[in-house]
Amino acid sequence: MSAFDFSTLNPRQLEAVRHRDGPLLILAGAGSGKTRVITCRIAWLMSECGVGAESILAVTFTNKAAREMRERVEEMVGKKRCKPMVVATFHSLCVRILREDIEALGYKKNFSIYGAADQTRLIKDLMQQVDIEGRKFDADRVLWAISDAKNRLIPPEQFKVRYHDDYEYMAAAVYPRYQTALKAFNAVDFDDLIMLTARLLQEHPDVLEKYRQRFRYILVDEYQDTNAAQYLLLNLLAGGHRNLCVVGDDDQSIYGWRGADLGNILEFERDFPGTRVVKLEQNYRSTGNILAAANAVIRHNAKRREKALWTADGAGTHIDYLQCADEEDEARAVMERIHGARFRHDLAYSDFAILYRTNVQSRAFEEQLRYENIPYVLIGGQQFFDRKEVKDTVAYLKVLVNHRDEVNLLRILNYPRRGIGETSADRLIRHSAERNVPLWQVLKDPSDIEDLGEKVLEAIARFVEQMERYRMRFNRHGLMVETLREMIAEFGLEEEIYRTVDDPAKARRRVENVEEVASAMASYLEREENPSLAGFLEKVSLLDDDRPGRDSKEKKLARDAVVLMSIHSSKGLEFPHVFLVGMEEGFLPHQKSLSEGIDIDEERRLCYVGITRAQRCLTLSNARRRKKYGEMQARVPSRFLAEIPADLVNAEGDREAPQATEEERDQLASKAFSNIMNILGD
DNA sequence: CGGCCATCTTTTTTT
DNA sequence: AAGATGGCCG
Repeated sequence: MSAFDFSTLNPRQLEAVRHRDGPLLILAGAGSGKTRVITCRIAWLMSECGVGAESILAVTFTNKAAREMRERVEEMVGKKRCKPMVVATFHSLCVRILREDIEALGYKKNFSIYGAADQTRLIKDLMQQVDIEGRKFDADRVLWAISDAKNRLIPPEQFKVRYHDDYEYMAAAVYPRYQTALKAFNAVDFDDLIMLTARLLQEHPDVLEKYRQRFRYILVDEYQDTNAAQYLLLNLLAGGHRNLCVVGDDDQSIYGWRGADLGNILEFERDFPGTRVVKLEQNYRSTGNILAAANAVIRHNAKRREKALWTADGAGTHIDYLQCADEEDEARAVMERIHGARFRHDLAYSDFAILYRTNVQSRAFEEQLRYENIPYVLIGGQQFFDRKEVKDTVAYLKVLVNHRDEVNLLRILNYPRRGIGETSADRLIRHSAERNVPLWQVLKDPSDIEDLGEKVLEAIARFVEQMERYRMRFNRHGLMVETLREMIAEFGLEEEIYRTVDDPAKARRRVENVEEVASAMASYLEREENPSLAGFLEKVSLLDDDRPGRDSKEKKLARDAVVLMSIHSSKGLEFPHVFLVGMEEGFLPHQKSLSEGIDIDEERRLCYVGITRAQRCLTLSNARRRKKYGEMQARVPSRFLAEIPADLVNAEGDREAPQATEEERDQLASKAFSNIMNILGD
């Protein structure tokens, strides 16, 4: 007897769920119930095939997807039984493996994970060493070239300049130094997590064998988003038993810019001969009209596996199209729609999502939502990482865990300022480089460095003493939050904010953010069975939820509020009413893809992903003009709009005409004014 | 050494 | 328009 109900699965889904051994490719169109298929399949393996939970590895791209998947399997076969099962993102899986076995690669187990800010800082330092002429290079572009190489598994010594632009030459010069520095600092960046794990498994057969024994059934979600490094990793892990089940949709591949290789899913059968292929095309999410629009758009892409979504439900209402005067008008038009639809269909605010291509587009909508007193949540964006005060606090913790972490050590060395100025820091760094002694060692014994004043030496000694003290306190575990609060107080992190930020309201917000690091740690401690400072930092660096400064994505979505987010972060979600805004050339397709060549296909897939988020209603909109860099610019409607059959669309008359421009309004007003004056004069 | 003012750039998407 | 950077001055 089955422990759960198969009867609600359609024949295709059932086939996928009950595939036993060997490679399996599930081509799952948007809204075709793929998460259900994966979770049912795991449950089926466990309860019907006697596969132990410890043998199962499920890999996703986001923490949210991982959490959701685990919960749903737990519901089916029981929480306790699922415990040994590993459901993780690529990145957290790799951290797990590296924490255990990275020493084989010459790193230490307490390695730091460098995020974008750490990386940029390091790259900037290294660029200064390389380019003494002082030509200015954008560190992020150099970093991007290096990251791209890592995603393609190209080590520093094999990096070749392909496009012969300045940035590639710069990257070629910086990449080896960057990688050497990371290792010296006992740090890995995001791309290293994958690349180093792949290399570890490739170069150490004993380690590989261990994980092959362990993970006998591997399931991968969103396979179309895997890059070369992730591909190699999966091939290594599944190489023995070949029990690899991948689920994906080539039409929803939207991470090409991050190295995702569509070839991985398009050529899966070639890589794994004997693959069973299952196509899921029945859609359980959207109305017929929405699907027809989605199909019509994506049909224009050349390289794809043929599939067409269909639904057993009706056509539904027409797709709405709003042509607006400018961004403010667009925002107002969306508000009107929300008010109207909410009233007519008795919807909650959380039934509406506003999706856009770039995060800057959220602004006009935020303003309007606030003006109309409509609750909303903003998901994604980078605000959190840019919060200097959070990074400062975390930098202290990172150094406590890994004192070789020089990027963060330099960040806090004189912050808050303690009298170790730039000149002194330079002397310390030079000394460290000359003797090849880690900076932290130099700080512990700086007596033989010339030209360091008595005051500076005192400051250094005090700093070292404080750090050692807190390192010991954190190592004793227990009372971590209290320790952190005392640390923040002793180093004067909050005072420094009050001292440097003029606007008191702003200062208070920032101090709150620092305090939120402590409360994030508190919630981490509650949740975790074996908590540690290193574990907390891992959560923070891996963008896992419950990190400081923001609610989890789930928590935000649970609130009754209109949701604002980029199309990218909307993947995997669904909403009764979706507004796909900014349907203009330059946004969708994005300017970058227009000016840099022919890869319009990924933009079209993005459009497809946006459309297929909608369950009942879809509203498309664009503006005729838009403010950019403070200046008004004319805009052209997106070419993708023309790809949607006109009979599916209900276009509201051009909103341009009835909306007077500011100038016209002024003219009308002054005309009215003089009329009144004339009448009064009579 | 630190703070203030002027000039300059910015906008893709994120684990 | 706004935030970041860099130069200059106290």
